[in-house]
Formats: sequence, structure tokens, C-alpha cells
Amino acid sequence: MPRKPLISAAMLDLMARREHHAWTLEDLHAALAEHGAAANFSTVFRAAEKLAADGLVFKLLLEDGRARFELAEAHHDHLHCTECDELVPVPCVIGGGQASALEAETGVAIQTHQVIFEGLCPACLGARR
Amino acid sequence: MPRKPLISAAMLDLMARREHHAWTLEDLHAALAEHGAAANFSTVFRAAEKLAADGLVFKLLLEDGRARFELAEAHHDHLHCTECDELVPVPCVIGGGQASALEAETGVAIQTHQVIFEGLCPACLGARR
DNA sequence: CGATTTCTGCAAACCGCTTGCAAATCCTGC
DNA sequence: GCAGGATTTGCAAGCGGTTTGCAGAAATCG
Repeated sequence: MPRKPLISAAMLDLMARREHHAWTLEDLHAALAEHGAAANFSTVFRAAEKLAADGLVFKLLLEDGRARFELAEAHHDHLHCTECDELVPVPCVIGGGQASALEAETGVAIQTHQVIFEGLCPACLGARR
Repeated sequence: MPRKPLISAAMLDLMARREHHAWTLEDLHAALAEHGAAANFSTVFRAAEKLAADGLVFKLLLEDGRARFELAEAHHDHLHCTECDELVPVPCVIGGGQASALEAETGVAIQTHQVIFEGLCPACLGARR
């Protein structure tokens, strides 16, 4: 039987606490170190990749070219705040109806989707007033 | 008065022919060479960046970490075909109503959005049958 | 305890994008 | 036409984040 993947476990644990929403590898690397589970960067990378491959976490790329990881739970979309650069989760706006309408209209087959809004998060919007 | 930006012009020209939809820098670089407007890669890069900054073209990043450029015309979304890897334009499914509903619900301010569907393009879907 | 299997760390490679600098090019005003 | 001035272009090197090869460490099973 194989060894236990310590880092992956620590990583899931970390993410489950939701102190943060979308984790970059750097975030994970730093956070793991703080929680006494320090690990090499490539180890963090591989653990994250593995979890993504296993479907436990989602990996998504932002305009800054950095990958973000988050727990794969109920599907939701994101708002990228142009002010504080935070990636805020928002409920999904694309229902099955819209997907099938689009399929009928264009002749494609949709499996998944990903929406990224650009704008202001509640905090930054509030601060503007 | 400044000189004429030759490559930018050739690039816009190329894109306007719509032989292709979303261009990577490599695509542009190769296509320009074929059309007798060969240029250095960094020149292509800079021209594309400039056009994007001027709002003439849109720049978007895909999961493969490569930037794509396309003419900034009527807003539309995309379907990334998981089979042939093509990026197919599809009409936008997010109306203003949905945006404002989301704004009211979550307290954010939306400026833009970008949707990427994953699935099969019409060609690949057809080939599957 | 030993074999087997996997995870981990380290260092180096990679990839696509970016940038600094000097030379080439074009427009304008004379 | 031609000097002056503003930019683009090519070249080569640099950069950030990710990815990989390899050897050593750790854990489970028998």
C-alpha cells in the first residue's frame, strides 16, 4: 500500500477552513508553512495538480497568468475585483435552460462553463462612496 | 509626427479576414510571415499589446496559458472545444438583467464578464455520430 | 525487519511572455 | 530634397510561474 500523501491532506484541510477563497500555489505554499506543514514548492505544485486531476479541487487561470485552486464543491462563478484584485465567489448565473438554448442555437454540446466577471467587490464598492 | 505602425496594420488586416477566430501570438507571427509581412516575435507581441491597449482587439487567456487576441467587435462568448481545441465564438448569454440581478443579490458592481464554455464544437459533435 | 511503493526535496529545465537598447524607418518642416 | 524628431523594429537577454528528472526518505504490507 502506498504512503500517505501528507501534503495533499494538509492542503485540503487548509482549503476547507475557507479563510481564503482561491489559492495560488504561492498562497498554499506560504499557508502550509505557517500551519507547520512546510513543504517544497514543487511538492505543493504536485499535490495541487493531483487533487485537481482527482476532481477534488478546481484549477482556474486568471489574467495574471497564475493558477488558482479551490475546493470543488457546488458550482459557482467569480468576480475579479479590479480594485483589490480579490477573486470573489458569486452564484452561478447560467442555468441549464440557457445552456440548452445555446446548444440548440449554435449546434454545440456544452459540458461545463466558467464565468469571470470584472468589477468591484462589495468592500471596494462600499469604500467608493 | 510618428511613423506608421506597419505591423499593427497588417495584423488588423489579417484578423479582419476572419480565417481564424482567436489568434495566439504564434498564430499571428506565422500568419504575418505567410502574408509577406514577416516580423520579429517581439514586434508582434508589442503590436498586439498596443492594439489591446487601444481597445481595438481583446486579449484573453485560456487554460493553456497562452493569450489569444481577437477583434473587439460586438461582445460574444466562447466555447472551447475539448476535442479539436478550437475556440469557437458563441452569442453572449448574459443579459443586463442577469447582471443587475447578481449585483443586487451580492452587492458587487459588474463592469464586464467573460464566459468560456467547455464542450464540443459543431464539427466535432457532428463527427461523433 | 525487508521489500515495495509512493511522496518529497532539490536543482535545473521550460515556456511564453517581456524588456533594454541600438539601428532602421517614416513623417514633417524647412 | 534633407535634417530633425518620433516610433517602430530586431536582437538578445531576462523574467515569472510552472514543470520535470532524479535520488533519497517514509510508510505500508508481509
